[in-house]
Amino acid sequence: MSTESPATRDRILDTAERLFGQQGFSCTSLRQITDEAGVNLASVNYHFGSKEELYKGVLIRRLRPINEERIKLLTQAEQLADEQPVPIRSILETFIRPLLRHATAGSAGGIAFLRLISRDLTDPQPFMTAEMVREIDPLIERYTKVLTKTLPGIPLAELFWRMQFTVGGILYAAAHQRDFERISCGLCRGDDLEGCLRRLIDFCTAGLEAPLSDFAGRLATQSGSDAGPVHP
Amino acid sequence: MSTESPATRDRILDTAERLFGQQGFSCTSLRQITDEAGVNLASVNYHFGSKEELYKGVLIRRLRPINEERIKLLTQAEQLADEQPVPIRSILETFIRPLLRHATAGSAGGIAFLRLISRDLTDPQPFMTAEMVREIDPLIERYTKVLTKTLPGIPLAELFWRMQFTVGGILYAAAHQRDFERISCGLCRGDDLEGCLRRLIDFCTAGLEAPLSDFAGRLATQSGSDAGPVHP
DNA sequence: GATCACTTAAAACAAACGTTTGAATGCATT
DNA sequence: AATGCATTCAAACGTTTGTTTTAAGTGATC
Repeated sequence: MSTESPATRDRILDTAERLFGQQGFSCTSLRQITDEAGVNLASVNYHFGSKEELYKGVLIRRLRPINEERIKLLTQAEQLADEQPVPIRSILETFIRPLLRHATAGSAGGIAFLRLISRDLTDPQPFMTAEMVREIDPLIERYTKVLTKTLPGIPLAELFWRMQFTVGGILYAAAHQRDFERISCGLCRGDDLEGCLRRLIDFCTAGLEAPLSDFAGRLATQSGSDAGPVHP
Repeated sequence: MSTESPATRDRILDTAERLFGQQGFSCTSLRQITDEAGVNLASVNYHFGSKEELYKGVLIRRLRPINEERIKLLTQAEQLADEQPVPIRSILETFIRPLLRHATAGSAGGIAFLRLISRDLTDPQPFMTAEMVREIDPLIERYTKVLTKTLPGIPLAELFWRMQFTVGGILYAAAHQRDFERISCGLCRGDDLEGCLRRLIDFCTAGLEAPLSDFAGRLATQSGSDAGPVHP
């Protein structure tokens, strides 16, 4: 059983990943996928059952190894820290690097996957959320715990917010990396993975360990330009 | 001319905003919009010409006043600073507050609009990008200039990246504000606009003015836990 | 009261969608 | 050579989609 005819199945997965990433789930038709993959229309339903199951397959195929590597790296970092708090930079790197690495390695659909995962988290497909929560919830728990230890001064609620901002920045950057080149008039290279990683870590580290502001009415009106720490 | 029968047109706009925000452009059918709005199906094409034009109308209706207010507040902040650099916190507030304010004021579709704009920037509709670029490009230019003056130590390319991270964090937070309550087990309130604004500003301020890291090979391998500034 | 522009109404249009069907194909095992 | 099984294929299914058409209604102006 399952000797060797994954050619069709894999071609479908690769093509679907690319097209779902470029156009989204509902804007991509099975006919377009099968045409570009060079396979028969019915083979999707044969191998995956439905379009939605195909979508799940595409997402899980990449997401699971990414999250497994995150946990692995985080565990390593904790062991290396030896009961001491793990530096934020290390925590962030265990979170971001597997995403960027897996997504850009392997078949050409990698960069498309970044858009896909970004899209699905920004705008979840109803039939996907259950699967997604099951995949991500353990991660949230682990990262919350290790971050709490590293940032004991930040209240938990505050930390949750900042983790969300972090994820938002990461996803947006990952999905639009290629576009930055146009927006910045060539200043930002679209394929500079290490550069993107470093900048994300710089930015999010500062954001996560930012001092709590005393917000005594400063934001109450639209004046909002008095006080506040200014860079030197 | 144009005496008073905006009832149908406006009901379409409001309902479309809500449904586009909840389900996205392609998952929302005209029939669903017209049914829930209590108007005839053909009236959409009569008033707007096509589904795509309706979408543009929904987006522009909110986005234009938001961006006008951003420019207005930014100009005020510059005048108040009087040739001095405008504090980052003020810059950020001129950018974020109009979005959150307009989006949650007025008709109930406000919160849906946040999801809508977030979705369209994360995952642009092809027919919309031209309109969007025209709407946003002047903003990028203005904010780039004022940020460059406030953060002279940050290279322009670095600044572009950080602006993207900022936008990503803002959009993600705006779109998921309501979900945070569930994720954080009630710790984060979904309707706390001022709180969200303050936290966003705290986070992004720190990120924007973060010191440049010396990245001498630190990120080359997956070890990645040596060196790096740790919080005190 | 007739004329006009504007708006709504119901019905039909062709096109595209995801899915299903049943026959044809290839290939290992009997 | 014949059987059994997994896979591929072309064709068709019933819906739903955005859009168009044609007719009916509405209210101000002459």
